[in-house]
Formats: sequence, structure tokens, C-alpha cells
Amino acid sequence: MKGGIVFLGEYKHTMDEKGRIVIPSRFRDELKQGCVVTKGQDNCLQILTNKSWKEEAGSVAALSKTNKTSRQIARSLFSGAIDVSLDSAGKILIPENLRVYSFIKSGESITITGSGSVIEIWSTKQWKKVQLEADKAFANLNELTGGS
Amino acid sequence: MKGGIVFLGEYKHTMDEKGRIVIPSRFRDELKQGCVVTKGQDNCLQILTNKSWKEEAGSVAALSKTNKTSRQIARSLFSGAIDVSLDSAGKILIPENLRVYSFIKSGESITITGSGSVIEIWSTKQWKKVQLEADKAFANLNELTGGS
DNA sequence: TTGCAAAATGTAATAAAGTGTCATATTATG
DNA sequence: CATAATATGACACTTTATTACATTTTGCAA
Repeated sequence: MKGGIVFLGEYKHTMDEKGRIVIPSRFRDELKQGCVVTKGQDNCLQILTNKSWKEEAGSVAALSKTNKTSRQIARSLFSGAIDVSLDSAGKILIPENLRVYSFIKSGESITITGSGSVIEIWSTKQWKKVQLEADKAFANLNELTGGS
Repeated sequence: MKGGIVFLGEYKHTMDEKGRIVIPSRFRDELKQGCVVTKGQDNCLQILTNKSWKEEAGSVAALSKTNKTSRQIARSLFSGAIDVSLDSAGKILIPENLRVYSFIKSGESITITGSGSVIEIWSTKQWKKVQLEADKAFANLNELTGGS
């Protein structure tokens, strides 16, 4: 099944004037050996560990041979991905195209969240919207399963 | 349900200026090897033992990633959780986002309750409100059942 | 190619947040 | 009542985030 690191928590940071963001210190160790930033669902960005990336890229690449839709998914995934490394201060540069995709502008507030096996990066504005929906979905689950 | 640990009792403490709270000494042994704080019902926080957390996190992590509702559930759970460890004085730091969620402010009174397999943390203000409602519901129940 | 401007990268100083520990006051316990 | 245990607040210290600025690289146009 899943070994996996589990990323947790919610961190509010700022994108600097050059388009860089600081990775929360709690996440750095897992990303030190390199990581990949991709477009995620709902206009967030995802940071994957090398290991997670290999798994995901592998499975999509395998699919892409079979039909046109798969090839489109593959193109989108690979063209929107970039591998980055942390500098000595724990920062990474978010490329222009990914900034546009995620509505994040230089100097503005971002929210970085641990979401299990991946890390997500949001413009804080967008996160607030999504968080509301997410909490609702979770509350429903608790009702159904009698969670807690 | 499991045989497991049962937490009992109600304790009134204070959050220090840095956002830390003391775990009642009765609970410490079970939490020494680490524990996870999550958002609970009615704006309380929950402390789960590593074991309880693994059960909950595991079932959510197993949900399909291609399904939107599943993603939302994972986001809500993982972003609202944090793993912490007790310091030598039995204190833990409650992160900013969880303080906001639970209406707990530095320097203010909190109430910690044992609630079966989990521990709950409340702002004392919120705890009183919830207790009142619970009492009311209990009174009504007595009426309905002709409670002697 | 050369020079320029823009983007990217690196580094350092400062401010803010987090962590650890201890002294004291308070509470619980025998 | 005496003793032990615990909560609190204070403080020192460490780590992290932010800001600012210096340096390097890149792309483009002269």
C-alpha cells in the first residue's frame, strides 16, 4: 500500500517580488533531494517528492500510449511540471506560467497546505474558497460515518 | 470500537503568550510518543494518539484521488491537522490556524476534556456554550421519555 | 558579437515565531 | 499540616520568514 510521508498543516506565506516562495520548514527535509511542482486541481499547485512524481508520471506515461485523451492529459501534466530545488534559505522559484495558472502574484499572500502525500500551494484568496467546500465535504463524511 | 485507552475528566488551563497549552498530567503518558491535533466538532480541537490518527488518516488517504469529493476530504483533514510532541513541561504548541478555528487566544482560558478515545480542547467560553446546549437537549429528552 | 534589460539566483540583516527550561505559585495528596 | 506534583509565567535561545539588495544568468536587439 502506501508507505508515504504525510504532509500536514496550513501555512501562510508571501510570494516575494521575484516570484519565490519559502517552503515551510516542516516540509523541507522531504524535499531536499529535489521535488517537482505541477498544476493541481482547482487552480492550486502541487509539490511532489521525487518518489511521488515518478509514480504519477509513470502511470500517466503508460496510459498516454493508448488513446488521445490520455495523450492530452500527459501533455498537460508534463508541460505544466517543473523540477526545482530549494536554495539555502528554503525558497523555490515559481515559473510565470504556474503563477498565472494558480492566480498567485508577486508580493501577495499564499497558503501552503499539507494534503497527505502531496503539498499544495494556493493563492490565499483561492484557498479560502476551497477550504470552505473542503470542510463541508469532510463534515458530511463525519455525519455519515459517525466519525468522532 | 476498540478496547483502547479511555480519557476522562475536565481540566481548566491557560494558553500562554506563545500559543502553547499544558496537557493535563493524567494524559501525558499516552501522548508521549507523539500525537496529532485536528479540528473537531463544534469548533473544538482534538488530540489523537498516533494509533487513532493512523486509523483515521489511513482511511482518508485510501480514497480515490480522481474523485473531487475525496480530494476535498483529504484537504480538510490533512490541512487541519498537525503532529506535535510534548516538551519537558508537558506543553504543546497550537498552530495559528487551529487557534483561529477554535476561538482560542493567547493568554485566555481553555478547557481540556477527556472524551473516550480522544481528548478535546475548547476555549472555555465555547465549552460553556456547548455544555448548556447539551444540558438543554438532555432535559428535553427527559420530557419526551417521561424521564422520572 | 556586444551591450542592455529583465529575470533568476544568492546572501545577509532584521523581525517574528517557535522551543526549551526554570523559578515560583498553586493545587493536589498523604 | 507537610510534601509532592503541576500549572503558570518569565526568560533565554533557536529557528524561520521577510525584506532588501547584490550578483549572475538569460534573452533579445543593436
